[in-house]
Amino acid sequence: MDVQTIKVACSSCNLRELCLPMGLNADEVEKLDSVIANRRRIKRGSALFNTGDKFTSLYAVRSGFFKTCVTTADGRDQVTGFQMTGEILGLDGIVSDHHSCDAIALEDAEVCVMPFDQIEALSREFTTLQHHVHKIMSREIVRDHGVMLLLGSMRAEERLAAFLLNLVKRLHARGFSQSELVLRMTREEIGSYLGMKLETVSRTFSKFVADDIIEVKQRYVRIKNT
Amino acid sequence: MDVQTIKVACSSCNLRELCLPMGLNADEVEKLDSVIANRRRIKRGSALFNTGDKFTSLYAVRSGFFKTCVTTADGRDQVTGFQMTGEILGLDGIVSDHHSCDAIALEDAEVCVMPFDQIEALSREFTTLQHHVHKIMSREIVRDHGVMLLLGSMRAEERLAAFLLNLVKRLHARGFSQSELVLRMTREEIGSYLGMKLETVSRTFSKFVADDIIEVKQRYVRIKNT
DNA sequence: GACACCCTTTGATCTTCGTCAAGGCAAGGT
DNA sequence: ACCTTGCCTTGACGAAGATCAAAGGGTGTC
Repeated sequence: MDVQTIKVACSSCNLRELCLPMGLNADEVEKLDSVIANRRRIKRGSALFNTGDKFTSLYAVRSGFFKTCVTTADGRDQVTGFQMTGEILGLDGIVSDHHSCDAIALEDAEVCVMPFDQIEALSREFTTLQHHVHKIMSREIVRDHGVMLLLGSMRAEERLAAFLLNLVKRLHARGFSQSELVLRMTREEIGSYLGMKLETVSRTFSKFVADDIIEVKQRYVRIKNT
Repeated sequence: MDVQTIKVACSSCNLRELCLPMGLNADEVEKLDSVIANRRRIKRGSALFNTGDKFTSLYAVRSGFFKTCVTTADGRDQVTGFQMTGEILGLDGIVSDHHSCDAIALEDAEVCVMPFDQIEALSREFTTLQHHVHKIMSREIVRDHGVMLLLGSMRAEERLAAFLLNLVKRLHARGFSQSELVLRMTREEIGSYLGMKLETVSRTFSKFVADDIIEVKQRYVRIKNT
């Protein structure tokens, strides 16, 4: 049993400044409450949705950590992103009414389920919400362009450094340290995201340690001299 | 003088099945006409917009061919996409009100200028248009994920092959041959998009010719045995 | 507490692609 | 017709990262 529904309200959620309600006034957030039908729990390792699943809703990560990945016909796959609290999953499904990637929980997680037709209805009513939805999609596009830049023109060390700095920045925005983090993903998943093999990821970590740039103990990483 | 305004109407445009009006009924398309304020001509080599420019409008390519590219602080850049007739440019600008990439015409081009606030206003009125705008953004996200897959997990030959097949497919949807094409971009631009050096692009073309998979004469390419 | 499993590290070797360099082809201007 | 310019091709060499292989370390389970 990895699905559980709990009644939930944006208005009392401590993530509302990071999440969909960002920038909405109290009145609008209250309306949004009625859209966020419920929450859903996802166990570590299982999927929020898979490629081919019917698209119905966007999901806001309430707790936990996800990866999204696409798969080729011949079985190779590519991690396209890691999502943490407050971030939105499922935008890939809008275009064809079916999801085009898998969203896998990297640790036990909870998401708010936001039926997309209701989001659309409500955003016809509230300009603020409409614009915010557009911004969220645009942000994803810009983020993706950044990943392309990383994959297309950086070397292994630069990729891993950019990755770590990005992660720590996002964690810091959520109240965590700006120099320490605990990775929720394996070296292989990092490698897939960064377009390199797990051995190369490991070696690059080791090199950073040798250069005294970071401290690493398994999944724990501390960035020095920030 | 690379800017010129011409009154224009979607309703009489032969691209409307590929472009923003796709799926709208006659009534809705007529409304859309009032939004498409004007067209703008862009000379080969010049920019429709640059990184940092204020975002005001989306652009639909009416004729010609564009590339979009992002640039790092240290001057390296990465082509993030090529856009042909009917495709939409400018989605990157929504999130921050400023463009985050350059859009450069690879040949003399013409675009329809669609002020975004008017698009938003109209899509609050027409569910069809609203949903269509969402689809366009979602499509871009899915496309970007495909590029990540390509950059992260394919080898040079696979990348170039995927690139050529994608181009020819899009051209075919516009009524061109499904086996012949004329490239509008240099080897270097292809390389930037595919995360490889121009010499590697050239060598890979040569290898495909040696393997009798394609015929190449400068920018002209014919794909054999399709 | 012991075992099993998965993840990670590290070494040795090989492959792919990048780099550097030279030359050729096509288009356009003088 | 010649020269310039930009783009493309090809070769030789080198470096970055992939692959193959082995072993060590944590974590969870029984």
